[in-house]
Amino acid sequence: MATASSRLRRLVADELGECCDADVDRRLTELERLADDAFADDASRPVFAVLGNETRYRLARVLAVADDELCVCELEPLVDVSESAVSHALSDLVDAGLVSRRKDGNWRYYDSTDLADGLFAAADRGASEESEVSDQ
Amino acid sequence: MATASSRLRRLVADELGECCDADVDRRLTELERLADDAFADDASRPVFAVLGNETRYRLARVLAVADDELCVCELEPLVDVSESAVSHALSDLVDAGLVSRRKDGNWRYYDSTDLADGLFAAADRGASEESEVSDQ
DNA sequence: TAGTTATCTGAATGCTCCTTCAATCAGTAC
DNA sequence: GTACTGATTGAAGGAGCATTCAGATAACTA
Repeated sequence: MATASSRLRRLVADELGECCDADVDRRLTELERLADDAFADDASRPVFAVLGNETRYRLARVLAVADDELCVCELEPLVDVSESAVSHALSDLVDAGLVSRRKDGNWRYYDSTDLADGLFAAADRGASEESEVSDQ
Repeated sequence: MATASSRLRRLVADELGECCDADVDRRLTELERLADDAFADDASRPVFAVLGNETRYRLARVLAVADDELCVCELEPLVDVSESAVSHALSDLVDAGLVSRRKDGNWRYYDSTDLADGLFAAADRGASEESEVSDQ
């Protein structure tokens, strides 16, 4: 079997025509720096994971579309899971910074944050661009 | 136990001071329209789910940070999973429209799409705003 | 042709995590 | 105080998914 490093050496040789150890080392250094930059903040991955679940995604979407904040009892009929599941989902959304919570007596009001709005906008923008391409 | 509708009725009564059936019906109609708008395109949820996995997230991040396309053998050493897992992950990213694939002989080059770039930008923007708030 | 290379695909297992049930927590009304 | 309310929390079972191994594929080389 070919090791990862031997494969990288052949790749560099292919791209440069020929290659010496220094060329391979340089490429390796570039890749390490790249990884450092990319993994500098692993903090945003949980945000994506939270929105990957259908219940949480739907709740976040509704809150993003709504003009104002919504109560739990208004959100519950919009998703087909138990009251407890809704509460769990909303807590996860709050923890991820995608939703804000406000208490008023026995009622809890939730609203979407700028982070959620921005992510949905980016996702929708990407989706529309994709359909434009496929329409051509 | 309280039904969802009875709770909604009490909420409307609380907010309006008093309430009749028409008020509750109106609120219900608003909520249904809201749900229709929010769930119009469920297409972007898989995108978030794909980025929720650490291996796929890292690969997508590296490709987004890199100036140009990268080969599989360059990506493999950056994540701590098998060669097969990298291939699976890259396929999932391509299917989700987050990454593009180009064949050149035996080499496959991957690059991030505008969709991925936009999502990461939105996530990073949200994260920086959050830190600003907490810094105050 | 046969052999190698880089990468992909499919099946299976192990693990994560989503949902539910039950109990509990804060508020409110009496 | 007790009896309600809306909502949350914790534990547990089950469904789904990520990884791995094994084998396959397409392209290059001798």
